[in-house]
Amino acid sequence: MDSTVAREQALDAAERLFYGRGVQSVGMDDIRGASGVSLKRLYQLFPAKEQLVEAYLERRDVRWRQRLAEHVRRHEDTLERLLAVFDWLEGWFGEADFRGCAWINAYGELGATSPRVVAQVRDHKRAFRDYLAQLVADAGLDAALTAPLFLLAEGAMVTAGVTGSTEPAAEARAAARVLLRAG
Amino acid sequence: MDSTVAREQALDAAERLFYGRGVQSVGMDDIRGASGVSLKRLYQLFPAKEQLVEAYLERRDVRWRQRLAEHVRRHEDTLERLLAVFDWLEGWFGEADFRGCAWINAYGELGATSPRVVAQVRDHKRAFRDYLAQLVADAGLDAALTAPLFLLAEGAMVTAGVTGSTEPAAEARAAARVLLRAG
DNA sequence: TTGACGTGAGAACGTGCGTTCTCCTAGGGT
DNA sequence: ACCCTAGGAGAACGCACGTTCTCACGTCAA
Repeated sequence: MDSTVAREQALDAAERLFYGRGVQSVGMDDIRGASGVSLKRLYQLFPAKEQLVEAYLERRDVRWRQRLAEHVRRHEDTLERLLAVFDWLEGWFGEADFRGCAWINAYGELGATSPRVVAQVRDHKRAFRDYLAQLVADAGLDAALTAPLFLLAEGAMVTAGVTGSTEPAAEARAAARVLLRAG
Repeated sequence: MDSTVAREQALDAAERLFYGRGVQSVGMDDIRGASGVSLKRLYQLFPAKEQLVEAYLERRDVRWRQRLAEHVRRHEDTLERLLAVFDWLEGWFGEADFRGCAWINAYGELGATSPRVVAQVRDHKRAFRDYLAQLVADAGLDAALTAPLFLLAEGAMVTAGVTGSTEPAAEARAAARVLLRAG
């Protein structure tokens, strides 16, 4: 089996299991079973579990922001694009396997013990915030609007994760619209 | 040593360690060392670690909401009271040992494996939201304002935890003020 | 054909930790 | 003085899991 294929399969399994059941309750043996990649191979590709976790978060970060940006790009109007962020969140919250924000969860689980995970969470959140800032700038709006929009989105992710409802996305979107008009 | 005293000391140690280092990386032996309560006693008071975790979250929930309410009560004006919530958050974020919201962290760490913890997180968040709803009603405002205020507060907690900054509280407060005027 | 090498399956090893057990000491009632 | 009980210190047990090792097998070069 090709090395890059094995890597992708390992990461597929890692993402499914780590996101679904948490990092600590998933063993390397579970990854092996779910991916079909042998333990020996796994440890060649990722010398320790922590590096598999980092690779999982990194790949998910790229994909997550890509998916969001693709959805936003489908809208022409720059104001609509900002609101489209919350529409996309609603769709995400409604996915069958949705279990909250992977980075917030990782922070809760590993933040106290793994500085590298904390750095990855920070990077991801900063990238998301920068993306919102860009949308705000493109719409010709006051840059100060970025912060509240970001906080509404974060609050919606957390609340949707804990309650299992998609409602927070609509609530955040409604609040965002008020802020956009008032700003 | 009195049984109730031992219980309090155990919970003091549990809260300090669980909140500061996460639940899974703290062993019962660490609790014993930090509390001075012997293992035997610990297991008399809490038949399993999970029950100690539950007791920790429960006691913290009561105290957290008490501290918040006490701060809010110091304000007369009903509108000021709503904004005072965010002032209190800022003070909390600035505490030396602040490491994010204990319940959001617990959800990230144990949410996938412990339904009882999930229920406690939900209960805590619902209680906080209900409290905000009460403040909104007391101020004679539209009940629909509760949701965005709650989301802003949640977003601020998460962001302050991840970034280690108190800034999100001020940002959330500013956004709340805009919403209160616009609503 | 042979031998070096990579690989997979799974055993093995070491450690950490939740939980229980052993043993010993110290009171307190008779 | 003599038990009897509660409690503390810490060893012991069982298990889970990260990581490494063993061994057998297949593959390809010479």
